[in-house]
Amino acid sequence: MKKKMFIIDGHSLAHRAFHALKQRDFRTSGGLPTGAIYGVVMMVLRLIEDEQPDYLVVAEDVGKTFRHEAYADYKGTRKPMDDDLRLQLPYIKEFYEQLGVPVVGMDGYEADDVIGSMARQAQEQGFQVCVVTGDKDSFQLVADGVCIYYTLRGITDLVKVDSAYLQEKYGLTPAQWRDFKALRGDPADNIPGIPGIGEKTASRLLQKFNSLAEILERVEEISSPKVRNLIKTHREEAKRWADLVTIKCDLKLPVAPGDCRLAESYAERLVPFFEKMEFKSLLRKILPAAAETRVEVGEELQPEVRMIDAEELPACLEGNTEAPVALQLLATTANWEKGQVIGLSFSKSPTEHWFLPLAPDGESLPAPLTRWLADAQAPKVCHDGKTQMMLADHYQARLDGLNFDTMLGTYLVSGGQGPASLERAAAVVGGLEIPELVDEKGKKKSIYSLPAEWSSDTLATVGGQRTAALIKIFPLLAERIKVEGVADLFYQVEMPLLSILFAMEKTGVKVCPEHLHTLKEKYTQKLAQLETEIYALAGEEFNISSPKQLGMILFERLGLPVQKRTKTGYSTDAEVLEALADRHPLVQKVLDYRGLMKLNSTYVEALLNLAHPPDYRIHTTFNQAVTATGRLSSAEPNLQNIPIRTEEGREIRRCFIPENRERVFLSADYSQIELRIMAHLAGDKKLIAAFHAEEDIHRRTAAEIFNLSPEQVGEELRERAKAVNFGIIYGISGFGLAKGTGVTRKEAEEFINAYFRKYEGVKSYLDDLINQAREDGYVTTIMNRRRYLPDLTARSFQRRSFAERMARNTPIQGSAADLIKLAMVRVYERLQREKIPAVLLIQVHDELLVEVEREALPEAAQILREEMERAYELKVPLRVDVKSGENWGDLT
DNA sequence: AGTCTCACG
DNA sequence: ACGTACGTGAGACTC
Repeated sequence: MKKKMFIIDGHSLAHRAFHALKQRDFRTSGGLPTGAIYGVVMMVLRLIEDEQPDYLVVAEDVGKTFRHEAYADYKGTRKPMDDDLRLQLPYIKEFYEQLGVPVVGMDGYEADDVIGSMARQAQEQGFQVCVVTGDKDSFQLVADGVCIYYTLRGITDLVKVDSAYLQEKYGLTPAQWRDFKALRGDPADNIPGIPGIGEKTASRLLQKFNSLAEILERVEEISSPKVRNLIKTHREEAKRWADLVTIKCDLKLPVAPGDCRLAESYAERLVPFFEKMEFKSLLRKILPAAAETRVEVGEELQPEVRMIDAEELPACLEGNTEAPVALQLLATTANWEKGQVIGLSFSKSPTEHWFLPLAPDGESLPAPLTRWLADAQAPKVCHDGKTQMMLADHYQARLDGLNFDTMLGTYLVSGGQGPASLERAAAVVGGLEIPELVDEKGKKKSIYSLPAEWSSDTLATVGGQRTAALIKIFPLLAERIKVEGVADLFYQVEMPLLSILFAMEKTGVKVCPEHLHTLKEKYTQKLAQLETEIYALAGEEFNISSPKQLGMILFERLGLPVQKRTKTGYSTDAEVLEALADRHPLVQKVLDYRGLMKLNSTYVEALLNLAHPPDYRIHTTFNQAVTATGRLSSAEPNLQNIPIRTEEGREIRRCFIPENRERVFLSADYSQIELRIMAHLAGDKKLIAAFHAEEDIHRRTAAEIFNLSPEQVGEELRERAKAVNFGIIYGISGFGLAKGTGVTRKEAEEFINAYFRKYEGVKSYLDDLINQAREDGYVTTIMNRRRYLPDLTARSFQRRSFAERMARNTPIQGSAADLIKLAMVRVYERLQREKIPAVLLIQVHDELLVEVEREALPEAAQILREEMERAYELKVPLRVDVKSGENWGDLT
């Protein structure tokens, strides 16, 4: 992939911005005009969003140039710059500086020459170069790997100029552009050209003679006597103009293309600038959570931390009953296998900080510490309390009284924008900068992977920075949570869920090692056999798991037709292989090999590596603050993607078993939860009625879109309708549906149209949703969870469409996530209250898996159904299917 | 570190 | 005309 570099013509952009926004009269409260600044900011940010350049640089003019020397009247017709614009130029420059983009100007030269030289260098170094300008002179720079984004009107209209465009629009090559201008002239630069020769004649001449030099040489061949005379009379002038308008591409620039790398975190660096300019809407768009509750920017954290020992702890934490204490455990390792705590940081107030160092190989924690940690009456605030509960658990200690987790708070107010890290929370919510943790080799470290050799003093500092930030930001975060209307979601759902997830992770789920070993042998043997057969069919040995090598075999050695390509070469995914399966016996074997390889390495071997005696229970980690929609995710291992769709895969699910013969698995899954939620959100009468009548929803949809009665719907039509329903949830497109169902795109589009005609409520809901979201910049779920989607206004069709599909899907997927989370809290509390011998094990988005004593099965099943179905009142009933069995693969 | 592929809802 | 289904995590390969 070529590195992409954008070169901006600074003055050209500023002028465009100024004139485009002149009427609006943007000013700060201090009276500074900001229209041009705002325009430039918008144009540049959009450019970055839409085009994703890797490198960015701005070229500027600096005073008089060699062209003025050569031609006193150069640009002589230009009116002096408007004062209002002149005032804004320094701020535009500041914007580029804050953005981290170099601004390059050369004494005696114009921005054009800087651009030309930079473009030349970058092109030679293999960059893909795009020049953004409103100056047509630059068209002469167009080449292989160099194009121009020419600004039309306003601040958003850009047209991409490459040699095809020049050919089509003017019938010229890039090299002819310079001569074209010399002949025709340019009023903007006060270059007269050759009087009497306009655009038409100039372009005709160049097409015939190729260049100005040749025109002058073969002037007698010009058919029109009038034109011939004009050229003859003005030949010296023509040469002069051509020289003058030639852009220099050989300047020695102070900045090399490689110096113009665009930083990843450009957005956050702009906050102070936007505040100064009072760009409120931009602040909200870039840093939704930062807009209102930020304090000061970049305040350094230098807490005074007192080193204490365990005996001093009670005295320090005296009176910790109302106001919470911020807590951070520091560790060298933190996972379910092993956890090694080397110290704890505490902040009681923004000015009181302590650090308690611990011996790395200690077996237990000091008694006063254990007591305080477990004290539910001692309120605490943590960032990612669940990980710290796990760490405490390695020392047989319990963490209770956690009443505010800033990771979950940050997750809610970030609305799917960026990680819910403490560093980011501190910066965005509190304007505080927590320095990055780096070891001697410059490697990034987390607070849970600290080098064992770090001194207590160092640990006290890094821990203190974190708890100091915590104690400062949590009230701001709490306020923000209240304002955004997510207090219920936070305090009633996410916070209680944290402890429930911890309990689920700690319980773990048992796997049957014997069964896994059997599978491993079976798969390994079968894989070896397939391997031999594939080599024989291919006529050579190669790495079947390498898409690159497989591609060579299939498409070059065997000459099979290429179906689709990836960025780097041939695609060999299942879709491609299935299309080729009939054409060569090797292909099906590769498919089988891939399938078995996946099952064996991703599941069988991975699970065996994690299952240890004596209990063979494996412990996942549920991430509560990573997905953009509000779902959980599961990692190390991921227990949310254990196979089930194929019989072979299901065999792996059968390896998950209850602790002993007295217990069974109980699973409860929501039936059609996403479609039910859509019916509710859309308020569509027909869909709601169908769910009230407990109809088979795919059959009903088929009946509607194919104009049949439900009884007339066959299996095939039902499957198609099912795909349409899926499509609606995913944000629908004819192409996507066609791919999902195998019908033509046209047919798919007809299905969608038919669907929207029959379910008008859905249609108008989706339309309104997008309009509202575009205005707000975000979408919400039934519990007010937000996802910001700034791309809804992107100029790029692709990016905008993507954002629109997210906007349609997120309220559905996210509301389903809200519902099952709420249900988990209810189920957990009820099982506790009624002392049912049952524990939650796993959540898989619409399913809960529980392990229960056999004799309590009926009660547990009843509780699951009731609490899940009653979790939230929708306009349609919620339905839950409850099953039980001896393993996760055989549930009835 | 990034790409490709594929498992799940 | 653009080029697509939504949301995840993990293993193997490649550079």
